[in-house]
Amino acid sequence: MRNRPIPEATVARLPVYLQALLSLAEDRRQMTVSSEELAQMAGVNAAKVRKDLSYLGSYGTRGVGYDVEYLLYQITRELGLTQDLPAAIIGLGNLGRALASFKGFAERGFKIAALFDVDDSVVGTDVGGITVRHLDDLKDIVTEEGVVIGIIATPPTPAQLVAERLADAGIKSILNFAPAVVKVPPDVTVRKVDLSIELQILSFYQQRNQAIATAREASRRLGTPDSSPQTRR
Amino acid sequence: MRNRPIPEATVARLPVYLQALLSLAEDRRQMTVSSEELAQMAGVNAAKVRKDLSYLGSYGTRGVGYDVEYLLYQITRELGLTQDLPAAIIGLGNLGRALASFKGFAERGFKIAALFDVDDSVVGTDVGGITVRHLDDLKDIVTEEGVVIGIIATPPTPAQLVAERLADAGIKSILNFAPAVVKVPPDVTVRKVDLSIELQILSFYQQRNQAIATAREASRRLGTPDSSPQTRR
DNA sequence: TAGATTGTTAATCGATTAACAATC
DNA sequence: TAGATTGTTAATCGATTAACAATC
Repeated sequence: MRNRPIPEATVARLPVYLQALLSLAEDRRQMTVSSEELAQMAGVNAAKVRKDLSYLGSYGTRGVGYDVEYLLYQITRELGLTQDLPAAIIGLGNLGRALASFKGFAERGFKIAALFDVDDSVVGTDVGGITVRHLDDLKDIVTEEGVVIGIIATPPTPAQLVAERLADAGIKSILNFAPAVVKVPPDVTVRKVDLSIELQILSFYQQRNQAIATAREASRRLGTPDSSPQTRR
Repeated sequence: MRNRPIPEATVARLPVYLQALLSLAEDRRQMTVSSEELAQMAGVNAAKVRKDLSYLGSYGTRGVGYDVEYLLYQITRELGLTQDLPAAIIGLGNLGRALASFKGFAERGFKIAALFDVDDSVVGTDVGGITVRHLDDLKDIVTEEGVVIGIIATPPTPAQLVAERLADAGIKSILNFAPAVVKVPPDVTVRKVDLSIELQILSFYQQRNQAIATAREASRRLGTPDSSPQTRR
């Protein structure tokens, strides 16, 4: 039953399963894992795990579970992590520098192949062993280095321009750290990572939780008026 | 029509509208904005904007649009950004330091109130003007400083322990940057930000786009076999 | 009044979940 | 064979979207 396109929600969870499987594979005791165990580790329910994995194929064994190594391989393959994807970072402020010197890329199927900025005091300098190039050279270097992923780490204003340059250079996958929405052609995929947005969403739930706790406290002091209306006499 | 709980998907978009409205408010030319304009800026469609905003109340004017300042205020209030929320960062490696020195918190309704680590060579040092405290002092300092948001910036292994300490200290909102799933009591909200996961999702779509492009190219060269099966003779 | 645009309805779509037959 | 666990079905739920009456 392959060839149904894998749902977006499933794709977003595959890396989480991968993370869990990697930690299982590390302590080589457990060769097999059930959907229930994997669900526990990934923080979802078992039905979801089975449904998600069924989109990849029938890689489990009834009565037994999933072979850890085999499933690991299948998810890795499905995610396209079997070769290192060359990525470029544009914008070398605090965040860009942090990303450029992040060692975890290689372990996860990525390699920083090029760095770009427009600031003359940054262009030509070395960051984490790579020379920063001028944004104007983007297209040439993307072609030379076979870059397929663009990471925007600029301030919000230039983000749109950078996205256009990336699209023009043939990049189809963009990770956008700039606090701005960028518009790209329909064949380009953009994922946005925005600290402010995450914090603001958290703030909303913080406020909601607070309100619930306050209401519960109030109803406790009044003797749960919802269920026993006689408290209001 | 208030008091329906606001859907999660809507909550996740409110900060994006906020971002757009802030940029409109800046150049004080446009006092009013239509759902269509706001949709353009936020990268969604107009129906979604109107539906989302309708959960907050009826703050628009038919035939006119939404008053920028007023809507800005209402979203800010809904997200609970009217007071600065005190946040604590746990783990002062590369990422923790980058977050601690990030100047954008204050502008966005947050304030870094405390920093924690367990490494003796880090505890006691000053990072961005705040003295790093030992994780064991978490509960006391959270109470003292009124911290309501915990930001986990540790390696994966200690992340679960830190989450438990945070929950124990009464924190109900956690932003998790560690590449690990943390389990918390049901009244605690966790949001996960994981660079590897984002990159891996991007890798999947990269691979899919590649496959589509290759297929298109092949069918172009063969004269679109799907629509004209006579190419296979 | 005519034109514009909201707020809401209802249809559609996609994701989640429980349940269970298949099968190791 | 009995017990365990997958893969899949079908019901349910939540999110998206088009359409349009309400109304500025």
